[in-house]
Amino acid sequence: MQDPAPQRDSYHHGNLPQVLVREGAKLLAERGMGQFSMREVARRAGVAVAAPSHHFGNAKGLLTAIAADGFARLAQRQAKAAAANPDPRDQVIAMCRAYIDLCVEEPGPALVMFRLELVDGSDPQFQDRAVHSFEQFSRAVAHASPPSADRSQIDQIAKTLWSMMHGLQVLRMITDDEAEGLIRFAVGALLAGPS
Amino acid sequence: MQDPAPQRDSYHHGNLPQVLVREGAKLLAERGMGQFSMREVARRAGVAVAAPSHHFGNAKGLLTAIAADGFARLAQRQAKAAAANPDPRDQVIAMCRAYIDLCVEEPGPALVMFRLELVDGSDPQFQDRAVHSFEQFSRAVAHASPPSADRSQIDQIAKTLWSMMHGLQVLRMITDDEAEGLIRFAVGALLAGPS
DNA sequence: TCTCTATCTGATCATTGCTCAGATCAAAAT
DNA sequence: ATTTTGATCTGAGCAATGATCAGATAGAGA
Repeated sequence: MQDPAPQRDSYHHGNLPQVLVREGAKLLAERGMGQFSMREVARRAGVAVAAPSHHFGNAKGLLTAIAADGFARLAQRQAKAAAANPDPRDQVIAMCRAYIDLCVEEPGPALVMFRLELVDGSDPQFQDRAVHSFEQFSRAVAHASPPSADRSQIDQIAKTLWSMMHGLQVLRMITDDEAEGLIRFAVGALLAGPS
Repeated sequence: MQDPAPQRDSYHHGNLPQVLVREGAKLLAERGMGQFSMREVARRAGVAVAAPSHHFGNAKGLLTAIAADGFARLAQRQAKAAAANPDPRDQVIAMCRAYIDLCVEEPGPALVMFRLELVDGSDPQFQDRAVHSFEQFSRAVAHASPPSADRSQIDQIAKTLWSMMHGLQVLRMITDDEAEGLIRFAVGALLAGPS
């Protein structure tokens, strides 16, 4: 919540990596991936164009850090959504909504989190955080599933919902209002299983 | 199916636009969107770097044409899938598979078809073909839905499946083998609706 | 105080998208 | 048959980008 403050107090920046991640996310939110550039991020951070490369290696490195940060925020939102709902099924629905909310409120990270060509999937921190957020969701699905459901079926439901959430957002097939109804319908149907 | 043949017979190319779309799709398939470049497409077509701009305006124009072509091919595959299956539910399942098959067998167009930032969504041909392929799918869902299902529910099922298909593919959450089972499960559950 | 090392600068290089004047050619008009 | 017209393509040029590298700077430890 609190800003780390130091924007530039001396030759050394203080915490350039954090600032670059933040400015990068802001730039993504403002202009989208098409207009994203390392140089512009450096400019906004008030630093030489080559500085970011020192910390992140290349553009993919910075985007990976932004995406990893996004997954951490998603996990936070998911946890909060789960905590606010006692009923297991409501938890799943709320966690789906948490992802949509993330996309709306923090569009920067959301634009790169699931773009496997843009990020370095082998980065440990990225991997950890991505896996963690999905497993958190998967556990909620397991909780909400009927006792008759086995491991593979739970896995199918989680993957279907996870994919659906992403697809809905990227294809822009629904407005924010419709989202609630569609999520409730899909969660209900998938948890119930085929007739 | 048949190649239009003329690769270069004179100063005028013959059918540069078609060749550019084809070479562009091939380049996308080989190197992905990250390494895609207008200049490389021009090079492969054996033409000056400025030639593509004359036909497509800019990079987005060419990508839009590639995507539009992809939607036409998808519609073809969907129609064939439907024709091969008498049972309505099997038709829906086969049409879902048709999309996955497209992504595997023609990865070039698939990489841009659903990327709204990369293409010009207002292009009439692109719009027509995209809408047509979705409506074809939507009609199949309507056919397979129980009589009790109303228009809005059918719409929800179609959108959910359409989004899921895209999400599954882009997130690479399933192997080709798992796809069949997962699709059958999702289609069955969604058509049945919440318990 | 001196040394060491991470951090950051400034410049360079190859590549890209886009633009524009002009060359080339096919087809219509005369 | 000749001219004109207009679409197609060329070649050069411009601004911007990602990446790299030697070197400047300063904080941290000896």
